[in-house]
Amino acid sequence: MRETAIVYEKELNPEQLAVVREGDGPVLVLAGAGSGKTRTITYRVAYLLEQGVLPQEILLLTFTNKAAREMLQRVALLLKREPVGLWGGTFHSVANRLLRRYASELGYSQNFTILDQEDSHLLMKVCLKELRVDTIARKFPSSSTLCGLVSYARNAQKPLREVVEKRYPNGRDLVTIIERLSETYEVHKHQADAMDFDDLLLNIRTLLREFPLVRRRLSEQFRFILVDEYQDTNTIQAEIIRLLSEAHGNVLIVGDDAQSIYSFRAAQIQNILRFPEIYPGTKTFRLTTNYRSTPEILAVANQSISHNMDQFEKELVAISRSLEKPLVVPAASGAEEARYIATRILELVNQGGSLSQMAVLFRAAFHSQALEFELMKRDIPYEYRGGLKFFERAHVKDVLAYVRVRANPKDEAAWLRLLGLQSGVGLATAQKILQSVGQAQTFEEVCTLELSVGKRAQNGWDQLKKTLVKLSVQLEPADLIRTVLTSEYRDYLEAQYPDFMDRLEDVEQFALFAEQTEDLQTFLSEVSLTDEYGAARTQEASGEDRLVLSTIHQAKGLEWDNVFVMHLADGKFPSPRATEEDAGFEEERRLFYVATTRARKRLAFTYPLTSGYDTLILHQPSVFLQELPELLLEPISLRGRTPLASPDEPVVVFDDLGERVEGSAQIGKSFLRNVDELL
DNA sequence: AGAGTGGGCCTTTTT
DNA sequence: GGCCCACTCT
Repeated sequence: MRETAIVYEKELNPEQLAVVREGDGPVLVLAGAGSGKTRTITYRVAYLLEQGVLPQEILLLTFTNKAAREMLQRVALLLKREPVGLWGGTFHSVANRLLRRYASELGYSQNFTILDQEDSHLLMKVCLKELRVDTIARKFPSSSTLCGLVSYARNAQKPLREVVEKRYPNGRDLVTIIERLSETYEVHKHQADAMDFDDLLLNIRTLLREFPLVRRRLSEQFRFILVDEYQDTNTIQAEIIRLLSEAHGNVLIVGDDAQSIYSFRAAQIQNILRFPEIYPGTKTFRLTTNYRSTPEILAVANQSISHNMDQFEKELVAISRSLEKPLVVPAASGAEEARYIATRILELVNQGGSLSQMAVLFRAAFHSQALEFELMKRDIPYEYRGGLKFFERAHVKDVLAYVRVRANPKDEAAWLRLLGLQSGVGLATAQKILQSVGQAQTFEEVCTLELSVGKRAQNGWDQLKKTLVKLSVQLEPADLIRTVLTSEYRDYLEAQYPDFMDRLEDVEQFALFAEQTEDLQTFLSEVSLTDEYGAARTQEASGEDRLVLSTIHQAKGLEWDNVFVMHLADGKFPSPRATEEDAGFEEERRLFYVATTRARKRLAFTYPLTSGYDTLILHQPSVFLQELPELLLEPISLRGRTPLASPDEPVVVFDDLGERVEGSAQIGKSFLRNVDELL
């Protein structure tokens, strides 16, 4: 241990040092953006280990796999050895590990399946059929809307009725049937020996609540609990922490209420705001020195967030030197906005900047479309975060479905997917087949099933069965995947997709990934709970310098030298749908804050003045730009003149009839040419 | 009745 | 690009 010799006083500032040294008991660390939050946690973990705490006594909870990996890596770097045995991961992945141990107590097998969102939707569809809900006569919420409502109710621990009334007012008189759907959905999950993401959290809480011995054992094991991004915890997660810390109260939470952006999945900002009340004797520390951004960028962030009422007062102090004010760039259209960003990026590259040190952030995933066109046109390599993840791509999930039924023949969602792939088999036939499949106890039994289905479906089922028989003699994930690759599924892929070579390649990659794990169960858990594989793979494969495109949500915790925040127009950001929610507006502002504080050196806000296809919509700049003092920003005109639409001036234009139009009015398309004159 | 197909529609954020 | 719907075909 001596050769590691971490000199804490030298490597940490006094604020951080205090947390590391005095972090026993309940501790609240309010860590502003870029204040060395990760650094502080990792040093705290290293410190504990140096003090003789065993790795398996430390539980480190994060929200993303990325954050977990990064922290563990940094701890390893500090200590110059792997902290083997340390429990680190997302709430969901840690819950999964524990539940595998105790599944039988809760009425699941140790092999329970984890359902992702798509699986949940599929099951919900079946429930709709089963209850013969007439989805056509009256417009009924879609299965994904239903899943959203059910999930929110469970995470927020509110009655479903209340949630439906609030978030889906049209469905008020449908409450009873929605409640029945929710119950049916639960039944299906149980029969399938499956848990969805919410079940992982709810079940671990049940385990801790109702099994005092288990609670005691775990609480005594995890003597030191550290939680990152605590502002994003929901009621259930907060309770899990409380139960786990029962024996000792050593809970160190780190968070920034200004960056709480997950209320849509029932995060409770009150968890962090009221932490000191719930844990008497809480020591509170504040990290307010910002090591990331220039004073100009921080000035904007501080100004913006000060408009929020519900928060701990704080102001970030910059230590970087002055550079330049954030730019505000209005563009005539989404296409011009994209052109500007691409051009500016090339300029920065010419000045020696590297693409991987640049990011374009946006509110909603689909906002990036126009930009992607432009980037492709100009051969600017980019990496898209926030789209479909590797494990969510259709073909990967198809192949996975074969593997899943092999592991758990009761996995209804996987069966539905597989059967649906066969030509001649739709939801109705699939359900019929499932009735027989459901009788089987083992996978081998399924393979011997003699089924007579409809004439058209017969061939599909026979084909599938052949493959199932082949799979039945194998157990290793990679073998299973390669077997599928030589089955009727390959023909399906080839027939279905023009780009089937790429997709085959993906599946081959998938098999390579699977080779790392021999145990089927571990493999499936990893696939369900890991997000990163795709991104990691593309970077690894090319080693190429790539621009990053990301939703703001996914950018949290990351930083770049140059950041562009696009689509900062009224009606797009803040998202109109979000501002309908109770505290939605302030949360949108926090999102803006998160975006702003990602930038180290240069920041640009861009927005289109118009959008739409058949009708043209005029946009004001986003409120979040308008409410900032003019002198904090540098307006840029794409026409070499001061733009009419500087942030504090309304857009003033005239429509076809010469009528004056202000703000986000809709006007006819013939107006397009005039917009150009505006700039 | 149920499967398949073509076209019109919209798109918040995620483990 | 994905999802749902309406229409057509078996």
